[in-house]
Amino acid sequence: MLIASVVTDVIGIDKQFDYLVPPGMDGSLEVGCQVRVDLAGRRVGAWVTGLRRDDLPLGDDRRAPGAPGSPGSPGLRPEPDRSLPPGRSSQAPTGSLKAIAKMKGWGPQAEVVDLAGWASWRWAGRKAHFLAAASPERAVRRLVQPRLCRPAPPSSKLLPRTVGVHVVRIGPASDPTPLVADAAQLGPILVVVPTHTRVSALAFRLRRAGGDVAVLPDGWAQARSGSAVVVGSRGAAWAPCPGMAAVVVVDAHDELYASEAAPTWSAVTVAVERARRQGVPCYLLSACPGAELLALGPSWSPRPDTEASGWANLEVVDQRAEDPRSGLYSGRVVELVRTPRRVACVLNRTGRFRLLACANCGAVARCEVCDAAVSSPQAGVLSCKRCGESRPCVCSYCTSIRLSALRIGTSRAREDLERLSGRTVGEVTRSTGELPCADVLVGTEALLRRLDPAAGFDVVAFLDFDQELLAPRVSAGEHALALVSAASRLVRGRRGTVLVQTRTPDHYVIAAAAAGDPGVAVEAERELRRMLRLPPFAAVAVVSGHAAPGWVENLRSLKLPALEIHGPSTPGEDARPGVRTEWLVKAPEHRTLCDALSLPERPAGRLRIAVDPANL
DNA sequence: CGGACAAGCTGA
DNA sequence: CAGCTTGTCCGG
Repeated sequence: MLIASVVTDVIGIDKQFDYLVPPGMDGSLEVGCQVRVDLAGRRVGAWVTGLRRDDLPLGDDRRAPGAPGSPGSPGLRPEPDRSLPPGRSSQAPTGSLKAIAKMKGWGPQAEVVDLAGWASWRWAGRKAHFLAAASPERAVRRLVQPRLCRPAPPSSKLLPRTVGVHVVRIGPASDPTPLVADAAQLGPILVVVPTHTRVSALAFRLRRAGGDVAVLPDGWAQARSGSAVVVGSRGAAWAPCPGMAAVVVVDAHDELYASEAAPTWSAVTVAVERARRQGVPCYLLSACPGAELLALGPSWSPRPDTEASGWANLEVVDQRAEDPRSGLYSGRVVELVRTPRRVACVLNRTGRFRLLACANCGAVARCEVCDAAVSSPQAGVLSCKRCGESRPCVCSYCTSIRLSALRIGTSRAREDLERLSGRTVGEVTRSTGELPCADVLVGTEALLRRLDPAAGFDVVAFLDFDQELLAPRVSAGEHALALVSAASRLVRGRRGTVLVQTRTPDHYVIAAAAAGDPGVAVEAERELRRMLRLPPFAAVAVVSGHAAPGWVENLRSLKLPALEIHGPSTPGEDARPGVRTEWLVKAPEHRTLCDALSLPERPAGRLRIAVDPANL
């Protein structure tokens, strides 16, 4: 009699259950398959996480015979089963088992099911979260013909063939296609790319080179059946790739790889672990690898001679030397937008006015309900982003109606630039639908993601680069450098110009960008992280939510010597009163941290554990 | 998660 | 003590 262990897709039932496999199903059912089962009077979806004959002794025999696996290499933590309280068996008496109600379709490969178990430990999340990420959007009932035709190789070998993580430095304007094609010569490969637009672009080029490419999420069935290249955005780190021979992460420094919602898994970390378990090379491509990436493996450049030329010419405008009345638009910016060149201006603030002060008494305009600084999305109105309150544009202290803009947003910048340039200016933010057709654009960071190098822009100007450089986050410097890298890609390296307006022109990030050498910045970043004891020099988790106080108390009472627990703290002015109290848990490395996080008894209620949150 | 059931509260 | 709310437990 065949018995299947399953994990349900109901978040909140974080347990394994055993079911009988009905006789008609036992030929087709595999570990990873999606099924429906009856549980406590309702029918729920589930994944098969293990299969065994009931006459065999207990144990983990979920792996199909002969399937590739990780024979406990050094440093590998045996996969813990967080779904069960320690010491209690998952077995129910065989006689009382129900049968699986229905077969839904194909699911993740057995090794990805194991990987999901590891991820639930690594990010203190629930298995179902990760299994869902590894599953097709719609049920896949049957597989198709494998298509294993490799793309044509580049003229010379570009990547090292050795197993392990390789941080591959390439210029920001370099096309990753030849490197991906080179990796594909090893066998089927998994490729992760930050945005969907760039996924399509890469897939197009690989197909033109004769390769069979499955594009996630639509191509899940093709990927599961077998494809020479499986490519997709963040979620593709979980995609099926039978016979996987290498993993490639394009622009591995990109913040889009980190999931903001808990569990805060990172596609880069998943890719690295997946390659390690499979015993295949993992190539992390980046123009500006930061301290965390560089800690993952040796870094190296396939074309050191052309790396720097991928960075645009950097023009630094020292705002301290400008007429203060010129505001965000230095003489040089005005000059550039008046030429027929195509210019993209970046200002990372949406709306019209983001911070206003009374021209009469100097008071900053605040919300009368919750006291946060208010903005002015349209003329004559002040509105609060935090509580949604709006009121007319009048100073609450001296009733003056003259308010001056301390910080303007992209809407106002668009009007200003149109006036200064005499040309049509388009605005691009995250919520912009179709890209406006104009030779001068102003927008947030979304502008850099949305535009394609083929759009032919000559200049990218960062109107307030200090906002990026001096942002109150540990990764501010790395993020700022990544922005210059993205801008360099857009203007096609040395063929274009990136201009930054700043009051800190001696900042090491600017020096690194000017030299086209991210290494200049990395040492400073490493020192900062070492000093603050942050990743990669430590592992951290931020704990919050209704059940957090009790849970942290339980964690404290375990008195684990390697663990540091800070808090409770209520961060900054953004905190609504009484909400989002946080605790910070620190350990020397992830293994200690994640082991500790799985120990305390979980009180009822919401508990958010963010391991390695992106916005520290 | 959501149903079952037990324990606690209320009003007559 | 019926009728209701609130809390805890458990599912194969």
